[in-house]
Amino acid sequence: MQDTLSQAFAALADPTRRAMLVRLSRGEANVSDLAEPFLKHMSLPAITKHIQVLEKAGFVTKSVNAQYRPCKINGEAFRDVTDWMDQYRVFWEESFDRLELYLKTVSPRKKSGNVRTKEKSKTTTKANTKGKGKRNARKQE
Amino acid sequence: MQDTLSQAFAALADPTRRAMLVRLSRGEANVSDLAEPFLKHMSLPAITKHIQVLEKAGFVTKSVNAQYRPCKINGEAFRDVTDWMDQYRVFWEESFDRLELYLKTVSPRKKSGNVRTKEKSKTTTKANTKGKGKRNARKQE
DNA sequence: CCTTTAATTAACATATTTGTTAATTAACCG
DNA sequence: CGGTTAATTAACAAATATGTTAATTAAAGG
Repeated sequence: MQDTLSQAFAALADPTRRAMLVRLSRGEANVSDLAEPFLKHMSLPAITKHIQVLEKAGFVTKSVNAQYRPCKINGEAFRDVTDWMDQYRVFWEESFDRLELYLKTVSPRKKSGNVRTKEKSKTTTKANTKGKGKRNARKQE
Repeated sequence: MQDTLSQAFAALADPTRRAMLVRLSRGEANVSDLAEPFLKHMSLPAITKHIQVLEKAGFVTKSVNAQYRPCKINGEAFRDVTDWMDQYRVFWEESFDRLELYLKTVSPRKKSGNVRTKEKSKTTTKANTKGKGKRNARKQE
């Protein structure tokens, strides 16, 4: 694993680390705070390693406060990943739009004639994300 | 690696596989088409395995056409990943807003008094994403 | 000072990933 | 039919990831 993006995705490919990020998104936390939910299942050194993976991927920064190591989420790091993902947004929105189109043929409401241009797909995108967004319940860990 | 999301992230944590998805986002392709850019660096069985990883993660579907195996990108699969990422969007947009705020203090244009409420951050968010979006050039592979 | 608390490092075991080469399957085509 | 093309499977090697326990560092604090 060399490139930044691969490192980022790899860091996210672990439920423990993702849970840590969820925790950190609610505020700073020491290593032991982050460890707490997992100590029944794994050792502290394992936790340390997970945090190090997140650090190397840039998602987390760690500082020093006496014997504590407060960890903070680093928003910047998510941007590269999100930007990469964004180029595929059109694909799953496309399939959603197809469903939407189909539903219109079943119970029509307005005129349909929406043949899906690059323009249209881009602009509907945001509306879907915010508006109908979270269409199907997901645990979101 | 068991859970779907981990499988998805892990699948994306490899530049070869990401390049394949980029290729597939431009249209269907046989295994040998997908292999072509990499055959100098790796063997065909390696390619097959990469595609299998993408398949198991749901990003790609493969069908049968004579001795060919046309591969297609599956937009749906990106939704889970994007949805998960979305909960962190606010973090990198927040840091962007902070920069924006700072820039205003350097060369003021309007009144500033914007102390960053959850509300404000949400609404500026989309504008940033689309408007100033792709602020810094990125290779986007 | 000595013990406790917080966290890391070292050394190691095991599992998974990623790649290789050789063999195999299966359809096409002359 | 027999050879070629497309792709996969098998068997294996090496690298990386993930976890363990034991030892270590370092600050806090009675």
